[in-house]
Amino acid sequence: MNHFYITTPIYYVNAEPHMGHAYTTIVADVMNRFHRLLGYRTFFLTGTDEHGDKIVQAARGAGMDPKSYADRISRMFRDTWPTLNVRNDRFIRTTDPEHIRVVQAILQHVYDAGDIYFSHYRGLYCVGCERFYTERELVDGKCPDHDREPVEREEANYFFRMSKYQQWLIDTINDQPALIRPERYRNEVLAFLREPLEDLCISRPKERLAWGIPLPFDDQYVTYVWFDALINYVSALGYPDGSLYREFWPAVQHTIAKDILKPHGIYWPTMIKAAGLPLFQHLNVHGYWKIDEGKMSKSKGKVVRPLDLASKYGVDAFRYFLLREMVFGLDANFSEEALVQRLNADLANDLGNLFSRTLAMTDKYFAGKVPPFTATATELDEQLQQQVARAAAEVVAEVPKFGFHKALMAIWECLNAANRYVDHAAPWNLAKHPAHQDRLKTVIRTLLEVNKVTAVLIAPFMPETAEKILARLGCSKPSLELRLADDGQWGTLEEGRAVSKGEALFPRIETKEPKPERQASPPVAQEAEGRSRLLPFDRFKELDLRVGVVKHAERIPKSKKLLLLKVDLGEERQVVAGIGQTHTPEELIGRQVLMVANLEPAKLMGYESQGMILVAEDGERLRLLTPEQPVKAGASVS
RNA sequence: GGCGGUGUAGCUCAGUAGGCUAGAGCAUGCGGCUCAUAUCCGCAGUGUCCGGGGUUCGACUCCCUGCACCGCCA
Repeated sequence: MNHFYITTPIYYVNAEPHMGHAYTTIVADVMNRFHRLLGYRTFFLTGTDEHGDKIVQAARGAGMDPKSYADRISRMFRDTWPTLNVRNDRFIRTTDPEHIRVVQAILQHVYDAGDIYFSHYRGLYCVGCERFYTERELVDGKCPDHDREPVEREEANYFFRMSKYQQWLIDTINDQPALIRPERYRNEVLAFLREPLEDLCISRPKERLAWGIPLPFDDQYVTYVWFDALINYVSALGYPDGSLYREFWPAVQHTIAKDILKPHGIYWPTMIKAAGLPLFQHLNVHGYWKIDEGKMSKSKGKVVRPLDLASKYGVDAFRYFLLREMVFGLDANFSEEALVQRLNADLANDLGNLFSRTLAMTDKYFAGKVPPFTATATELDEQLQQQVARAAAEVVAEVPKFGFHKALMAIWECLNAANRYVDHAAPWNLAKHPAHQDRLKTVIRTLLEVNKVTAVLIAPFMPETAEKILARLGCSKPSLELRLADDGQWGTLEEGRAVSKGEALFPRIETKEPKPERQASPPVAQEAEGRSRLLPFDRFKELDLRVGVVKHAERIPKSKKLLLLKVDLGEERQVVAGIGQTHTPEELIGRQVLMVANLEPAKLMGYESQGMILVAEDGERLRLLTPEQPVKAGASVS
């Protein structure tokens, strides 16, 4: 049986779970669920990283000891994942006794092999922080926390002979083009490696930092950061003798954000090599979410945190958004507005409505029972079935490469095709004539099958939704037990089985305030031959015409015709005017112009226009209207 | 200062391992259907594919260069 082992980084317990953590972990969950769907034996690991001076300080600040503090934050991470429908097999903590044992075993092994040595180094040390600073961390040569100059100090520490493995690593990355992916990050690592690699300091004296794992060969020192944290990937499997280790290593893929590329792309492989283990399969690196807080709703003056939106709009909608919106590897924008847009357009309108209309017709025409295929498949039917097969093939091709957005696009093309199919087959017409009963059965059955197969394809991304759909189609199954080879087969719905319509899968989120109702305009006399209408005087009086003075004018980038003006009408108005081909901004400033002052504001090229400048059209040319003598700004016109 | 990335439709972004009229979604306008969550289907658009040079029969795609923004390193 094929094996698949996926990891997230272990998260440092100096901060609460946020978007970045959530994305990495959800991605790993999707990969895990997808490989289970394909029938792999899988293992999914996440956890927390709990040693180091920052934790000691944070704990002190909270009036706690480091372990209690780490317990608390670690618990927050552990509790967050189930709420996002993440199903990890193991949650490791670097304070777990078996982790500590494995770290020490590997340190000893590497030490015995001669790749760890003892050495002195000099550096700038802040007595207040009890740590060394690099020059660039200092502000005006001073410690940023204590505002005092660090002292030069010498310290002895243990170093990992990383430089020894530089050429090996370069060769390995060159030999395995997809070892680090996407390619941009592979290139970045190779760029690092063009410079000589320094050895890695891996210890801290206990007198300075006691909150760590003691070195097995020197009890006056603890190991620092990397030999502690990175080793979790094997310690969680019970290295070296555990059955999980034998089963799942090296069928492992790591998932990280780009900020920890260097430790995972350089330190970790050289450590693995020094420890004598086989290398991981892939290091998968993703980008950042830029949070647009301007587009996050605010209630009670409090900014909504992205993770709160998972409970507000549903976990599956949240997961769908993250996976559909970000191209793995690139940065993406996150906002509540964009989430709601995806939810409405993709989930409510396309997916949810297709399911809803399918079940409604099954209800109406066949008393809610799955009908048989009774007519020979037409070209229309076959095309749709092929579209489903293509979607499945695309999902199988893309998800292993972390091409989630492409996989989802393929599924959605299939949903769109199904919606088109409904229109073309027009079941409501077939239902009118008994002669078309067989055809109607086949059409509805085809639609039910499409819903079923797409539900299975969606399961790794939106497990809850998949379960709901399948349950209502009468083939209920826990999402983790679905298998593409069986459950994803076409035509496997049970004939005569009752389906249940139920609530909407994704109710639309209403965002727009209802359009202001247009005043029903009173009938207006219309002259023959489409000439100007005659307007009652009352309506003319509704126009607020004024004289304005142009205070400022500039071209709107990327537009030939539009100028952005600031006009003094007694009050200042921003106006977008389409006179850029006949007038330059310079010649407009200071001019008096005639304006409609009570026009509904409109957005042009992204700029709000709060009025309209009047011009006379003389063929191609536009002439501004101006009072014969200057008048005061805002003077009314009648 | 060095390295890397990004710059494509009003907005958010795909895409092209060089080739006929450059794509999607949203937003906009018009039309159609009525099974459905006022949903769905069809049609209509708009782009100096950041600027400038070069290679080529041909560049949005390759090379050089400039600008803007972002990241990493020193």
